[in-house]
Amino acid sequence: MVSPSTFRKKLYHWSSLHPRKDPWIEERDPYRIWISEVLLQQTRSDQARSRYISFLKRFPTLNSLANAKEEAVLLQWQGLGYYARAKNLLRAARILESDYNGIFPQTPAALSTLPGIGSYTAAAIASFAFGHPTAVIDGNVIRVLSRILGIPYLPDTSALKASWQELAQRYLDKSAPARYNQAIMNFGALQCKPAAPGCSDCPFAIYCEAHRSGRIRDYPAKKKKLPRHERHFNYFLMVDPDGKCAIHQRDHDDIWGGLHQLPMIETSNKTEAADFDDYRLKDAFPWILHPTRPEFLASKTAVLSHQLVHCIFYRLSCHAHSAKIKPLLSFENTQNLVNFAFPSVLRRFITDSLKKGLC
DNA sequence: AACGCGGGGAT
DNA sequence: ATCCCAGCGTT
Repeated sequence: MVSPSTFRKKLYHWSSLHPRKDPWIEERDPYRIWISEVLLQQTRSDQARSRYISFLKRFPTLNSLANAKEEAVLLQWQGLGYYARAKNLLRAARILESDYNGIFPQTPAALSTLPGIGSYTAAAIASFAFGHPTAVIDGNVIRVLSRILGIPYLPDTSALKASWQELAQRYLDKSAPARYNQAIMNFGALQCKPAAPGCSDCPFAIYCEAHRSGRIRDYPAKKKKLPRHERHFNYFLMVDPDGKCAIHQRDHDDIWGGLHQLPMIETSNKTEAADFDDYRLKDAFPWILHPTRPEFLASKTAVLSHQLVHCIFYRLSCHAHSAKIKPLLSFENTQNLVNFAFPSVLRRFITDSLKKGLC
């Protein structure tokens, strides 16, 4: 078993040979670190990198974020997924302004009271910004320590979370928490990768229990597979005589909460254009007047972690009974659609439709 | 303790 | 096809 001091020494040596060039590297400002860490929650650095730059350009300071509208933050987050992250960023920014005088608290315990900041993000901000001696535990840290020490268990109960924290804490370099946390995560991401890890030139191969036993695949244990719920979303590209297009904001208690979409009818099965007669359209959309027969345009499946959302897109022309339009629905000029946040499957469809002149 | 929440890249 | 990503909040 590798001792903490040997582990750190070899980790730092590996680290010096594998410099990383992410824009948040060496960052000390808690606001910027916070943004990067939330972006990186369940998101690869390749995907987060450009978003980090653009988010900070749009919201350069805590104050600018706290004063933003949710719609603006969601627009910035468009296409990234897990949109609760964006909504929690805004909530936390407002709490930091109102309750903390715009100053970040410096301990993991205080940080983790903020919405969207859990144990990982709290440890990351505290160690990177303030040098707090707390070990981060993310997917990388778990994989590295799990393999080297031969511990298969994921921290998926409160007891296992506690023992993992205790273990990670023993290996942490308490004199340089930021450097250590950064290094072990980089090592996990670049060397001790989930699939095809670089064991042949790994500095820990001689200590590694997973490598010794030839059971690398068993460390750490796999999360149990989740069945995917299938859904059918029937979207209607509705164009009024002015060329405006109907959009509506989704409820917050379902996927893509708070984002926009086209008027939609969810069905339990696949549909075709003939399934939607005037009666059915008026039942679903009480404000609709003189709809033309829906025309099939496209179908596309959105693959989510827990759901398979089959989207079918139809087009129709109509008028709108303005008095019956609900608050969350509106007709927008098509050139204005770039100012609303859509889930990726809809953003792609809308972009294509504009290109083809369908709206 | 278990589940819901996106989207994408690597294998 | 499958895995899983610098996780978190709700139930």
